[in-house]
Amino acid sequence: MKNSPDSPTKHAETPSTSKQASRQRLQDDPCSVARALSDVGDWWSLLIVRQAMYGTRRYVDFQQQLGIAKNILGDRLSRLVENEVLKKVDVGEHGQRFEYRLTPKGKDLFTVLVALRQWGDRWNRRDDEAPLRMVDRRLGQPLQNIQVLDAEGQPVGINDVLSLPR
Amino acid sequence: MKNSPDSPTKHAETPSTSKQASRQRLQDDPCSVARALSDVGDWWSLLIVRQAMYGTRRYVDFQQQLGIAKNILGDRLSRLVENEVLKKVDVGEHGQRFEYRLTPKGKDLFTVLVALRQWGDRWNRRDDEAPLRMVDRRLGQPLQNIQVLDAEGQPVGINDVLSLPR
DNA sequence: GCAATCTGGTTTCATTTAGAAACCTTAGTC
DNA sequence: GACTAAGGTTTCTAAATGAAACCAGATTGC
Repeated sequence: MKNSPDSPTKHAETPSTSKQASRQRLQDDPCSVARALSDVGDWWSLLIVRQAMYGTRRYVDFQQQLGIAKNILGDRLSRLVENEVLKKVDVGEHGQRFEYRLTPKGKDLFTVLVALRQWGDRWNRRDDEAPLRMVDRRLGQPLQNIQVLDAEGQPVGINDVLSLPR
Repeated sequence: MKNSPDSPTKHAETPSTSKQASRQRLQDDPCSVARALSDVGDWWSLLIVRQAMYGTRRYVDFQQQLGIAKNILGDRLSRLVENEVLKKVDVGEHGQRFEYRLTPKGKDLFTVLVALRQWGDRWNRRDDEAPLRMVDRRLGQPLQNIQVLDAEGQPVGINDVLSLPR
């Protein structure tokens, strides 16, 4: 309850300079992890990409399958298009029809999503759920666990790497 | 679920039932990707984990290195502890000293972070930046690109897998 | 012994964002 | 020409974020 005797001003002398959101600040971060997160680092974006990988392409389908508010979905889709993770394709024949399809950049998130899924399966498994559901088309068998490998193909963990400071 | 077309009230007859945030709803999602995101799916959590992998352990260091507001940092750290990604260790000898260290679950996010970093390096590269900085300790050479492999070790892409619906 | 300092927070308040529902627009369909 | 569907935008409220102020326990400095 002590009020310091000097500063009478409440706070915030410079309310500007904050640009916009974390996204903006991450966008120019020197670390590529931060920049990756500025593309897909919020609650919904990766879920939209996951859904796209399952084959979802249309606005209404994303909306219903994810249970996301329409305005937020619109915002996320346009940001993903802007960041070239999705592309918006006009397939209008009868009625207004657009499809949001994964770009190569978006498809390349496959690795990230599989890594995240496997991590979730390892550590947040739920007993009422089968642990794996993704199988490859050729063999019909579960995928291998994703690993980080060194130049010779040996698996490495967090303690085996040096992050050379720039 | 659907509101019958008569109700003339503006909106929100039941302002409750929304629990809290997306986190809460994702927590019980049947998809492990969603549950993984409920642990580390916001703007800051993965950056905190990344920083922890670089060796950061103390509150003030996280705060300064990430430029995160202290209240947000406190919230994220306690949530990460709650989700068993970090553990809070009292190392108090002189003064108040705590360390936030990665748990095995947290260390296992290494794969996800490397996947994300490599994706960022591939698609959001900045010209003023060396493309890779992580080398393994044993060979001193860059790591391999992370791949998704089938049971026989062949790389598979998004179009080569079937996601068996549960 | 007492003020200054360091660490690790919590509180307060203004700004942003998310979310729900209503509304709008274009284009078929009946 | 009314109705429906897709694909949004607008409006409004609730919640999260962020900056700075404040606080408390222990330690050093004197």
